Amino acid sequence: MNFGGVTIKDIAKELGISPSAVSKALKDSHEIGEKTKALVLECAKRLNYQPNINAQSLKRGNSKSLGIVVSSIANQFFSEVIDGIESVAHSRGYNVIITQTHESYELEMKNVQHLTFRSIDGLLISLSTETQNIDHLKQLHQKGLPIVLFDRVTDEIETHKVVADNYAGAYNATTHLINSGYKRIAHITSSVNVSITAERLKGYLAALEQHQIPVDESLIKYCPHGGKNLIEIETALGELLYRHDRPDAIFTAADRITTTTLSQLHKLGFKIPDDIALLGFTNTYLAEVLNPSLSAVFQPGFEMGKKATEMLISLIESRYPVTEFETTVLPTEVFIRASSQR
Amino acid sequence: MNFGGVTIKDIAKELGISPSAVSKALKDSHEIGEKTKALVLECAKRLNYQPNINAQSLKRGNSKSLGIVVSSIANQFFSEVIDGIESVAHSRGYNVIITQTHESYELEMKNVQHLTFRSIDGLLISLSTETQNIDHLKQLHQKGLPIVLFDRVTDEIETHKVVADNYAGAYNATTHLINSGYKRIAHITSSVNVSITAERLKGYLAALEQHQIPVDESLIKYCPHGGKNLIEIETALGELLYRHDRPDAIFTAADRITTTTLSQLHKLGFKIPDDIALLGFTNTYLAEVLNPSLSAVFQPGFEMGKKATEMLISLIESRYPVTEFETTVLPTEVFIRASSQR
DNA sequence: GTTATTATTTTAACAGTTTCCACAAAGGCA
DNA sequence: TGCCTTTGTGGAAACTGTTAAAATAATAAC
Repeated sequence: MNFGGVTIKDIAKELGISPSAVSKALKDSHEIGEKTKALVLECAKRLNYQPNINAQSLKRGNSKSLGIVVSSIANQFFSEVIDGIESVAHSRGYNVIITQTHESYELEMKNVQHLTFRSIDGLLISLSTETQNIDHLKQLHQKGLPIVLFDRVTDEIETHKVVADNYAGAYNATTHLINSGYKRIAHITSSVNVSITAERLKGYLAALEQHQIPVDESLIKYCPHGGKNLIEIETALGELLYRHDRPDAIFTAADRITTTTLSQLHKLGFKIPDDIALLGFTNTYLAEVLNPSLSAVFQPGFEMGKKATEMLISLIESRYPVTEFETTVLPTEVFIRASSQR
Repeated sequence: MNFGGVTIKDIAKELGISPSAVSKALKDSHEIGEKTKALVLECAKRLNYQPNINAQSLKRGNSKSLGIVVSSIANQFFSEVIDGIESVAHSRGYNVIITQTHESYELEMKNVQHLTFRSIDGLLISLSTETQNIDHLKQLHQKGLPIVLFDRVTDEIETHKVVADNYAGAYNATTHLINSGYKRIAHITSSVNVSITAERLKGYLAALEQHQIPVDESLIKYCPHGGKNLIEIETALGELLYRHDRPDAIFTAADRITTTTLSQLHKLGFKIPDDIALLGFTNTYLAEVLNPSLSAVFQPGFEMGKKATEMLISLIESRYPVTEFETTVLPTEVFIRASSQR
């Protein structure tokens, strides 16, 4: 715990003054004389005084920690987001408690409960693919817990949100495939529940429409668990690849789906991009050295984490109840590499 | 903070008993009758009582949180370790505060200070590549802070440690290269400061010696920042590749170095494994789909995190001062793929 | 000598835990 | 039967370290 264990009382005793005088001196209160302040500061440094955070939190009624819920930190995108979150949180004196849902609704609820049990000042959450009912969040939000949603958001909670421009990412990616001469473009995406699925689907459809390519519903495949289970992707690919009018390109809508599709295509012996092109959302820094180098839609994870945390802290520290909420949309970027060019 | 804000006093008032009776009932003390206990439990559930962690911690003198110091969570290996840490920590009622050094000694010290300021019950740390002086840890350790070292450890602190079998990993990897017919095997490794560098180097040298291959010191290159700076690797490769007796294989000793070497070889136009073979330490799950598929030494990150956390919690919760320390060595595994076979 | 002003102390509070004590019922013993 | 001890249950108060409000003391100004 607090090693050294020097308290405000020790300083008070040492200097022969009252503990509250020490407390006030340490926070540079105007009601303490300059010489006393100097004495206290010197003594605190000498004894290596460290304030007891728990006592402060108990007294102040806050905890200076933020809860985070993501699907998996081993996902490159989310680890970038967390990196961004921590960079802001630490500099503002907040701590961060990270939890993972592994795309499970049940775990999401458990994690949220764990976080409230540990008493957090605010919550940063990206919903799991399984989540359809968000009463667990609504309740907390109504009780006054500041929440910022990022990446996978919902309209049902009115608060600040940060998302990537999924529509533009998908639209640009699909347009690129069309311009590269691909005609039958399949789309493997995540669960229908999550916001990003709908947005990316919209971008995909808009690009097709713009180029007068008829939509073939059978080319759109959903993975209820965001590609977490291999079988989802195997099934989707099985249904796409072994038919007479096989698609000539695949646009994947999630990190895990993209990389798993790549490795499955390898395994099944399909040549990319000659047999079939591949372009997908992913943040892996290895895209350049994949086989073939992988065309990818990149999301600014670090910036998303930073922005979301700034918003959350502003909610927490606001003196007046906040009623105006904003949704920040960060740009996505499409990197064209070998996997999508014949 | 604690939303709902039901306290032990509210329950006491509701039932017309004393707060201390409620406290005792909630922790199933023998000095409270069964009917009273049942009433308290029912009432607590009904009012949705959540104990205030800060008050508990203040009284008990602990914080139920663990500090973690790693170089970067975006590194696949460390995110697996953290995954393992969290799985154990949460199930044992602990929280986790994650900090990153980005391989900087200064940041390592700052992080450790931040963690003690936030008052942690124990510390899990993998040293940064820059770190040579570990007085900041020694001091805390002497004051009684339980510490478990993992991955990059030091002999200067006597405590529990968890490492991968770096020697065997390097030995087996190098042996495989030799058996595949490679004669001039270069070694690009991390900073000389860190333990894993020495162990992996030893394994590499032992394999060479075993096969009567003379050691060429000029084929061993160090990256002081573990490959964090591109220039380090560019320099190393420049010195290795453009000479008349160019090596025919490279054994890389760190995740970042391995992947960056791969991408640099691409960029410079070297064919792998025909011009030069590559095999290295990395935990990326994309190894199979890299170009070429990458032979790799894998470390059990998740298990390392789990084991380290179990050790740390046992230190924290031990009633007697622990004097017998153990170092757990987890097996590494070499996966042979295309990049190391002609 | 009274009023301001400034400096410092006292007290209480945050929420929960723990030690010590009170009280009743029950049992043991002469 | 009366007295003492034990056992079971519960309460009062002190304590964790810090802080804010109220109270008081010291000093300065008029």
